[in-house]
Amino acid sequence: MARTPTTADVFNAIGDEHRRSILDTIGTGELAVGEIVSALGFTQPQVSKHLKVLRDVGLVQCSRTGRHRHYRVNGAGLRPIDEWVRGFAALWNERYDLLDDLLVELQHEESP
Amino acid sequence: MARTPTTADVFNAIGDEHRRSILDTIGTGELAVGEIVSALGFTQPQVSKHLKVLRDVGLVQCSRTGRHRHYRVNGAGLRPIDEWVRGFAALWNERYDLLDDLLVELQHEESP
DNA sequence: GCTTGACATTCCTATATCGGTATGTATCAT
DNA sequence: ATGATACATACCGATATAGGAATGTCAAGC
Repeated sequence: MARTPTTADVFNAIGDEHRRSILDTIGTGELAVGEIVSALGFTQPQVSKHLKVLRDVGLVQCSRTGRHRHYRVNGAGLRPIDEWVRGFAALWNERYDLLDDLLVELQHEESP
Repeated sequence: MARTPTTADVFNAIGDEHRRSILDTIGTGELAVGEIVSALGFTQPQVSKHLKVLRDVGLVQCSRTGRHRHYRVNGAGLRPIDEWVRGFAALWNERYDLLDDLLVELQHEESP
């Protein structure tokens, strides 16, 4: 068989370095496509296609204003990755157990 | 041009679902290749090749015992992912600021 | 020695994906 | 209406990759 599909999978979406650059560039704010293009020096179709992948996996959200489209990062989409990685956190830092405890507390606070 | 290379990149190494399964299966212990094969039902070359990728990016370590090779997860290899994802943590949970504070404290404790 | 067992590696094929170029689609300005 | 701007999409070619099958390597047992 062939290579496994990557799109429609959050883990693979962030596997591409260009896509991570786009997310880093957007950061905590909102950016139009053209702003991302000029910030990173990628071509416009290249950015648009990566944004489509990120949209499909739910890592970015888009809002239209006139003929501009502003993208922002949907941090919740990264939670599956965070949770999976944190499953191994004990392997690189035993003190993370403290963080785990705090995490559990916070989660209980949020979902009463 | 063509598709960008994925191997030799931690982010892309965990993009493959099979590789994540292998890491999950090894967990916090040590497993021989044959044990992974029978646990997951993959073919032996398939597992060996995925393990090679994981070795190349430093996500697993191997120790030989007779003709067996035991693999264990090198959690430190996941730190880059954790750090990158945590950069967006504030976007999905503002309470994570508390965790960030604690993290900084812990890091200061470790590197005096 | 030879054989068996446990893995690694090589060769091969199919295909999903990436980037480039060109084109399509709206929206705004005149 | 015409043109320009902002972005999305379609089409194309190149290639890295995943999986399968076969083979290689090395240790242990006889």
